[in-house]
Amino acid sequence: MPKSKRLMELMMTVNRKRRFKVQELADEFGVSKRTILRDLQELSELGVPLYSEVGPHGGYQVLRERVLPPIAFTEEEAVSMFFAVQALRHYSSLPFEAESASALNKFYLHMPGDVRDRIDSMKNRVDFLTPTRRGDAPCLAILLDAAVHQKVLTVEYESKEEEAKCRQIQPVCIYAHNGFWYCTAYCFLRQGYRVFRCDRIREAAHDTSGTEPLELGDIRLSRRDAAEPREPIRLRAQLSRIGVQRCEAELWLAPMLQVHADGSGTIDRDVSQGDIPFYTDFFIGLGEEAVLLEPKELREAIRRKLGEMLERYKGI
Amino acid sequence: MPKSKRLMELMMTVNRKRRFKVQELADEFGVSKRTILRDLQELSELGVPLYSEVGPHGGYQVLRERVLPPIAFTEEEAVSMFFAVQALRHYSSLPFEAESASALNKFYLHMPGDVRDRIDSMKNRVDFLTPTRRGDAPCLAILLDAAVHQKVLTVEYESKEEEAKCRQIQPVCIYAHNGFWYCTAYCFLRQGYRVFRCDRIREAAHDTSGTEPLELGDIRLSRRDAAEPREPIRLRAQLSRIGVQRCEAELWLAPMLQVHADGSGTIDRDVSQGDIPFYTDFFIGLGEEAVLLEPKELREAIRRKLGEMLERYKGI
DNA sequence: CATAATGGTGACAGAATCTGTCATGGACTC
DNA sequence: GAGTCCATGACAGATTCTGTCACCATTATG
Repeated sequence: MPKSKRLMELMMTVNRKRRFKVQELADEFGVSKRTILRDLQELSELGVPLYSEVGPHGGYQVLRERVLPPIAFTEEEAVSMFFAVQALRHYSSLPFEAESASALNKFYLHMPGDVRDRIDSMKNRVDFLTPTRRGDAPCLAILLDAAVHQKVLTVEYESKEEEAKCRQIQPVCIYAHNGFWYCTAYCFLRQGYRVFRCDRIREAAHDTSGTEPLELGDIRLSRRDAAEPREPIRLRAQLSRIGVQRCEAELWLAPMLQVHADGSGTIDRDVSQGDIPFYTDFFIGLGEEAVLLEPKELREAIRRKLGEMLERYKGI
Repeated sequence: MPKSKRLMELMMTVNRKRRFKVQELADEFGVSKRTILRDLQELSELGVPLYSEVGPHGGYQVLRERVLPPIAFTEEEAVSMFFAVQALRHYSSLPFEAESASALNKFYLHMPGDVRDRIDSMKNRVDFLTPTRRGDAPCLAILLDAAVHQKVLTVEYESKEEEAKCRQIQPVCIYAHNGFWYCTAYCFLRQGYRVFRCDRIREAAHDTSGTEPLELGDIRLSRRDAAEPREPIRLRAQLSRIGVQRCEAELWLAPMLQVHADGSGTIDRDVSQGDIPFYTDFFIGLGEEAVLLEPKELREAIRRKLGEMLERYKGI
């Protein structure tokens, strides 16, 4: 086997079995130990982070950052990666920020000048707008890690109403919406699923109290949808065409929305009694684009609030 | 020079000068023509799309898709690329969609199984929500290309009011906002900058009428900010803490918002008379979180609308 | 402390690969 | 037809790679 091929395969092998002995590889590749040693040194020079310990139970290890075998990308593929990362520039405190920067840097370094120019000018020509918020969410990375590996975290959460409070949570998924990051998680304190706003999580650390993670297998991205309304109450409303368009922008609403052929629509769904204040504001915001049919409690609340507002706009 | 190094450098050289002769390279690298020929064949086997023509004025060429020299990425870098592309999955008809898919595929193929699992599970755990809209924008790619290279396009645009109409435009920048794609461009028909919604552009093609592109050098991402209000009228309002938070979500509002130390805020800005209907809805939506002080026309409009709504919620 | 396991280095001859040269040929332009 | 340019094969000589061996250093284990 020509040396170059062997080096490639070696890199793959080495990355797969992260601990190994020289003799092992020598047998596997049918070459001498000396050759493997020389090869490993070359890999090392090529950037594979190898570490070795001598003595019994010693051997080689690949340190964290495992390296993929070199891949040849086309120019367009590289540009598309720039495009994707560029799209995220308005998100602050993203996980993988450093990594994607260093990946892009590798691409950039290997590009001929004309493509660099193209990238640079693209940066000024394309943008993805997202409302930028104050709150940083420093613990996104740890939340994401916990969600992926289903670990329990101890977090200090400052909810709207209360002071900061410690709780154990097991994150299920993380999502960005309208400029904020949210984390759906099982809350061991409340014994149920809750949505946390990530910028309100002051601290997050792996749980040390030994709480066992639950088996949440198939919940995944299903968010608050899973939560069954408590004290359910039927909500029915008709929407004009414009009303439908506005509701489609609200993700939480989309699933309960039925759109008719002419573009108008209907909402018909059980909701929690406790959410009435929320729906009050929402339907007032929709103005004449929505007609609320049920429940009468909500109609009553809307009427009362409209009255109050009208009162405040009385004087010219 | 060891062969492996030479191959790398050859790949770079070959990508830089896209046309070349064997003799040329032989001189440059100080090896014989025969060797270069052998090397070129190897490059070819490695995926570089080389094409040669014999005879005078013949020579080698690198075809379309130029390839970058193989780059070794760390696992984390690869994962970060998946993360970035993942973030865009709710955008339909993106430019570079095919390219980023094929790039991710290359990463995926070279990954050890455990990282694949990690990626797969991340896909279910993280998301970027964006309102998804009906309209596709099939011509994003050509618009982007025109913006980057400052070319003139002939487009068929169906504006809100009118039927589809052909015009020549010179795109300046493309941006996504709230689920829609927009394109700021110089419009030769209207002789000024206009913002087009990309899903309303039915057709786009390179202009053939020979319209010369303008020198728009430094305009770039500046968008509608430039538009001075016509018939300006002063708008003043006070916002509660919650009102401020809600306003910050609105991108167009952020620049006219002043936030006080206690979290409350003020809006004070000249706006167009014609926008009153828009502000009416907006301030009604803010409910008791905003107190509008001026102008009285707007207060009047709000009062009228509140009255109408109240009327509709009269019956229990 | 002796022993065995394991990595690390240098030297050198023989094996394998790579390279230059030469020869030949084909295709194309002028 | 002369000149340019790529394509391929053969082969000897140059270069690089590999295996072997000798020896060292470190460290766990009995």
